[in-house]
This record gives sequence, C-alpha cells and structure tokens, in this order.
Amino acid sequence: MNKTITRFAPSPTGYLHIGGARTALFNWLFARKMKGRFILRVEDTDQARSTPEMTRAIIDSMNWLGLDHDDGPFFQSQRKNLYLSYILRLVQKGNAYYCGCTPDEVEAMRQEARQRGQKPKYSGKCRDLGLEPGPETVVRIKAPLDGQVVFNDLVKGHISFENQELDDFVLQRKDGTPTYNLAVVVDDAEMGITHILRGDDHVNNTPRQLHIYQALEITPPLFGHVPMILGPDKKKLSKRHGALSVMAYKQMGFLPEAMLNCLVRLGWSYKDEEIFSREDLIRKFSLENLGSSACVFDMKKLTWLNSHYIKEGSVPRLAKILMDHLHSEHISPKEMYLEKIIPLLQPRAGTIKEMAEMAMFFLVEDHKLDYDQEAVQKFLTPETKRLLSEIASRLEKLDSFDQEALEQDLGEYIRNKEIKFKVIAQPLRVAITGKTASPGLFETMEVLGRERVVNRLKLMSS
RNA sequence: GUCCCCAUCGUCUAGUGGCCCAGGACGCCGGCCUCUCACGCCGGAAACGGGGGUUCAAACCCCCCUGGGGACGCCA
Repeated sequence: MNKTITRFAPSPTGYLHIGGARTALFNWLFARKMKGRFILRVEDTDQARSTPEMTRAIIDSMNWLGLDHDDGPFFQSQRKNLYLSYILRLVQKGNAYYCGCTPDEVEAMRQEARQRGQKPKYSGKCRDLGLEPGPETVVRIKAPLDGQVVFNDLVKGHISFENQELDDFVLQRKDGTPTYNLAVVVDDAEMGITHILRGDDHVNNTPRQLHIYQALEITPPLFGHVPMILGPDKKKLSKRHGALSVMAYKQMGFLPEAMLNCLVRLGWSYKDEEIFSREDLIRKFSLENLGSSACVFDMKKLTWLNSHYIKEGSVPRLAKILMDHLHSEHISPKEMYLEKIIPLLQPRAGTIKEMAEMAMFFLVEDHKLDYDQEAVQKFLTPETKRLLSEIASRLEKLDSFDQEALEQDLGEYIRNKEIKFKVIAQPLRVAITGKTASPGLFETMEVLGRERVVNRLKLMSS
C-alpha cells in the first residue's frame, strides 16, 4: 500500500475562511490518520489577483490552527515550465490543439448552445484545423466527444457526466500561462497526491481533470467532495458573502481548539460525540463518517465549544492569550495577576474577548472604575451606604484578607446587625465592581485585595 | 436554460430494513442550586418535504415530484 499523500491548495486571492480551513483540516486529518504526508501548495497562477500578503495570511491561519504541512509551500507561479512541458506533450500526442478563436467568438458559441437548450460550451471549431502556435492562440484539450466520465467519489459515491456536456476547455492561455485545471492535474500527479478532499464546488471540475489524466495516461488520484458550508441564508459562504477569515475569529477571542472542533463537526461526525481533542480527531477520523449534505455554520455552537475549552484551558496559557487581547486595548497587567483573575472568569466567559471585558474592573484604577449608573441608583442608597461604610472600617482591620476570613467576618457582621446577607451583597458588588454581575464576592474581594476593596467602598459610601 | 449534487428538530447531526410513535449536541423554555451573573444538575417543546412502489416490516432500498445547493471563464 502506497503512502497516503494529501494536499491543501488554496489560492492566495483572499483570506483563509471557514470553508477553506475545514478543507485543510480534513486533508490534514486524513494524512495524519494514515501516517502519510500533507502538502501545502499555493495556487497563484492568477497573477492579477494573487498576493504574497494573502499567502502569508493563509499560512498564519494554518499555523494558528496547528495544521502543519510536511512539504511545501510550493508555488505554482514558480512551476510554469513544468506545466508548459506537459501541455506540449499533450499537443504532440494529438490530445490538445491550438485555437485561434477570440473570446468574443467563444462567447457567441456559448450563447448559441444555450439557446439550443444546451450547456454553454466551445464548439470545437479549431479542433482539427492543425493551427500553429501564435501570439493570439490558446491551447485546448481535445476532449472525448461521446461516452461518459465516471468516478467514485470518496464521499458522494458514484458520479458520472456525459462527455457531450463537456467541451474542449483551455489548458494554456493566450499569454502562455497554464490554467487552473491543467496546473492542478500536473501538480497532483507530480506530487504523488493520493487523495483529494475538496469542496463540493469542484465536482464539476473533476470530469475535466479526469480528461487531462486520461490524455496524459496517468492514473488519477481519489476524489472526495465535501459539502459546502452555507451562510445562515443557505447561500454559499464566500469572501464577499459573510465568510470571515479564520484570523477574525482569533481576534474575537476564540481558541484554535474550539475552532477546529467546531469545523470538524461540519460534515463529519463520530457517534454522539461532540468534544474532540486534536488527538481524538486523528484517532477517530475516517472518510466513511463524512456527510454529504451542505451545512450551516453556527456561531452559537462555536461559542459553546469555546466556553468549554476556556473552562478546561490551563491558566498560564489563557493568561498569555488574554494578555494579547488586553494589549490591543492598551492595558498591560502583570501576568501573575491575570493568573489569579482567570479562574474566576473561566466558568463565565464565552470568548477571551468577553473575558477581557469581565476582567476590566480588576485592572483599572479605583477612580477610573466604570459604574453602571442604574445599579448605583438602585443599590447604593443612603441606607446601604452606611452599611458599606461600616464594612469598610471592619475590613481595614481584618487580620488576613482571604476568602475564608472575609466570609467569616461579614457573616459576623450580618449576624450582629440581624440582616440577611442579601441585603449587603448587591450593594457591595456594585461598589466594588461597578456592576450587578460578577464572580463570587469573597473570591473577587480576595483577588482585588484589601487596599482597593476598602478604597472602593469608601469612595462609594460617601 | 443545461448539467451535477443534496434532502432527519431553528442549527450541527446519530440512524445503513425490525432495537426508532426517531437518539445526542447547540440554541430556546421551565425548575433546582445561589450573594449577582455564570457553571453545574433536572425537566420540556422541537424533525424523518410530498407521492408512489419493493417488503411480513422503510427515516433507511427504487421511481417521480417538490425544495435547496453547486457548476457552466483564456478565475481558482
């Protein structure tokens, strides 16, 4: 059995978005599962739209997700001679020919075919003219005129096309550059790719690519077309249609493991399980469990997964990630201090961004604390201010300022006053955090420390 | 228009002829816990698109319809 080799072949004309990331993930997973190789190939034959920045961004995204490649990145723009040699070979074998039709003429042919109720296609006018190469000629494949192309899709099963539906498509442009279908076939063949997992939108390219393989007399790889990820409106997700870059999710405070977990469940499942670590996935992934119908990406589920991984995450790591988010808000706390705050926020935050917001009251100076005015109105009455003032004095004299001591002391206080804890809880919380919702009071106070707690109480009780 | 593909709760899905008057998860609703908000726990509403077959038996197999998606470039 030959070694499994998969590839991810993005075109650097845009960011890596969810659809692409999932395709990359599936290919990566399959390679890892089969102990094969995963190749990264940049399909930048469209010089006008491809940019090095996008290549960089795509690789950054893959690094963030931890989808490491074993070979590459290879750039199609640097392999032009290779493609040209294949094209020449095709022409010499009589499987391709030079065509002098202008784009306008071809367009007219397409219109005509459409009017006859057929699929728009090139008529094959130059097919047997034996034209020579020239500045205005392209190279077209000499595709079979009848019969059908059949392949067994790894996820969809048997798929077939009538050859009459296909036409003699272009292999080499007028400017001498190879087209997508040609370059893909040459590269997949040259790189020994065994399995191609790609988006559903490529099924229509498959018969064309099969024609090239056939003309070249090369055994094609296996194809598997994974269903599209649709937007909430069920339309194809694309750069200009609601698809955010993977890095945008990073900025929103999602963890890569949550991202991966969410992505893999779009079109793949394993029994009733929902949570998969990277190791789980490599162990459990299989092509058989890939689904075949399109799906919709759900942000709510991503957020749930993210909150799950936040709860499970190691505090030092979360601290580093949180720090990055705070830096972009121009706040630079001590990492040690963040590590004390994080455990209080872990069960509460859906994203790291949210965690950053929730951590704010721990990080700003007392006089800069942002108070919820409505809460202040409601809970900081003359009555409760008196209580807070008394509490401030008591806390100043407390021997130790940990949760246990605080709970004990305040317990003693309410017993003496013969009031319920509820009476002072919200006023305390508002005075200390500025809000009506926060982690537990005692733990919050301990982490905040005596000085700031007392200070805030005094500030708000006068 | 033509071709290809798809079709289970709002969403992601399990289900490969009897275990399914359909299971799990997110979300939603209700309750418990409780110093607030969460977490957690318990409970609830919620789906096999329609019609024909095949079969003793169909969500599962076949056909038709409908609906949805994708593709029809000298883009990838």
